[in-house]
Amino acid sequence: MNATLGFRPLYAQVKDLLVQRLASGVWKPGEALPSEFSLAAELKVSQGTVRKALDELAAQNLVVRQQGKGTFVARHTPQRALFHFFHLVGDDGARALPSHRVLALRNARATKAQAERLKLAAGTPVIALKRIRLLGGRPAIFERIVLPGSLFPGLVERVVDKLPNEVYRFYEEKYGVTVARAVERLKAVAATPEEAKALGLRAGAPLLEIDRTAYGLDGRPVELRLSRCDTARHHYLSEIT
Amino acid sequence: MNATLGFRPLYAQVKDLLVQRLASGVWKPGEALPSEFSLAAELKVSQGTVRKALDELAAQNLVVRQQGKGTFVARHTPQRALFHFFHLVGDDGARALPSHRVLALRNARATKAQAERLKLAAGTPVIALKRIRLLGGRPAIFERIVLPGSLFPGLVERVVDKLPNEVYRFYEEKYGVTVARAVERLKAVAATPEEAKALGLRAGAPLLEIDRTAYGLDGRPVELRLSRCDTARHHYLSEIT
DNA sequence: CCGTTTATATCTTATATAAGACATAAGATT
DNA sequence: AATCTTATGTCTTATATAAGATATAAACGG
Repeated sequence: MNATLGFRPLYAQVKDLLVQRLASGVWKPGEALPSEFSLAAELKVSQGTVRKALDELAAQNLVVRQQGKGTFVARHTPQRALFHFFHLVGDDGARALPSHRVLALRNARATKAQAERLKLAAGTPVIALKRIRLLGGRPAIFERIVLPGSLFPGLVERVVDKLPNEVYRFYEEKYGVTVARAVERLKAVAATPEEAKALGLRAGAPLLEIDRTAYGLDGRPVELRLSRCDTARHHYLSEIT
Repeated sequence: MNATLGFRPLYAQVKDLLVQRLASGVWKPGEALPSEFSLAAELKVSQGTVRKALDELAAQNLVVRQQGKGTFVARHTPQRALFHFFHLVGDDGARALPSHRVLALRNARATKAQAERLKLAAGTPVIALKRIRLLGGRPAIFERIVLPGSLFPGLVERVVDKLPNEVYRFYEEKYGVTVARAVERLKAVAATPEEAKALGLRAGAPLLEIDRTAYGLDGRPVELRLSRCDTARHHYLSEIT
């Protein structure tokens, strides 16, 4: 009967609505959502339908569920950063978040390529960060980050040079920008003289380049990140299931 | 009441049983499983419980479900190989499975490191394959594969040198070995003279090394694979959700 | 009387079951 | 041969019960 192309099952509609609310900040990271029953009552569907929607959100790591306590908006905890968004692991299997040293943080304007990837007009204000990340005290990653200026107003002036190490948590707490998903493109490249010097390598040494585009809850790109990694003592871990 | 530590919910027990049957080859790749109702009747649980187990198996890509048709054991189709187990993508976004040229295929004995990763005793018979893979007609990957001899009896003698390109489908169809999961460790390395020559590069050129361990349905390692990739025109795609 | 412990009520999500809707394919009917 | 019917799958939704978490109040010991 429903020949409408736009038809979606009830639970999917509920899920869409919840994602929309998450994206618009109705519930903030760490907060509890209303219970299954109250959501069901509000949306005039059964509790089981709400549950199926919530289960899918939990599978996508947008919410965290805990029996007896409630359903909570997922936060960028160190744990999550480590296991979900940071794939560089020591060759002995040890995982640790790197510390960092900021080289530059300034306002700039999007290049054509950057604008295209961030879905902005060329020349739009952006924020550019250049930093070195250290693993086990050793410089291991040379990293360049580009953010849309509109999403992070006054960031450069605000942080001066005390930018925290875990920037995703910073985005979330200070600007309400939640990184929900990312795509990484990996290549092997030769270190430039600048990178080689910063990482204590010879120019031309092989580096692992990770070119990441991160997306927010609403699906729009919120960060570009180019990481050039010394993989002498570490590797990028990818699990295929 | 169930203070037994080993307690698992009913649907999880059903799932375990089904995985066990899949691993033991009760249902072969491509075949249909019994319907939800008949499984429920056999196992003395409700259809919904069977469904939850099957849904999780589908989420793990072990089975494929199709409304109105049935539930089928997942197969290593070219599509699956391409989107699931082959992460090298053209810089323009084009995906294509490489062709290959076999350099060597022979019986050998496991080194200590290989034996450890394959959970074998050192010196156990293994099969070693060396090949070049071509993307868009160009040599792009230099690859070494090691297999436990016990799982692939007579492979070297059998295939002579007509080994098919998609080896996972070959493992599955000829030896009943299904690759269900894999772990990849990526590094940037410098090309050895042998690799450089084979790939048409200068020695020392940066290559992306993919060190894969593949696991079967029963969770035991079934393949080691070291791929050294020229990423001048391609990249490794990793999606973080 | 005060502080600690122990029930208990009530909230939450997790699990199990069932019924109707929808999709597909094959056989019967025209 | 084309259409309709029916059998048999999974999908969707709903409901009931179990189990975990927590706050409150009663019971208890000092």
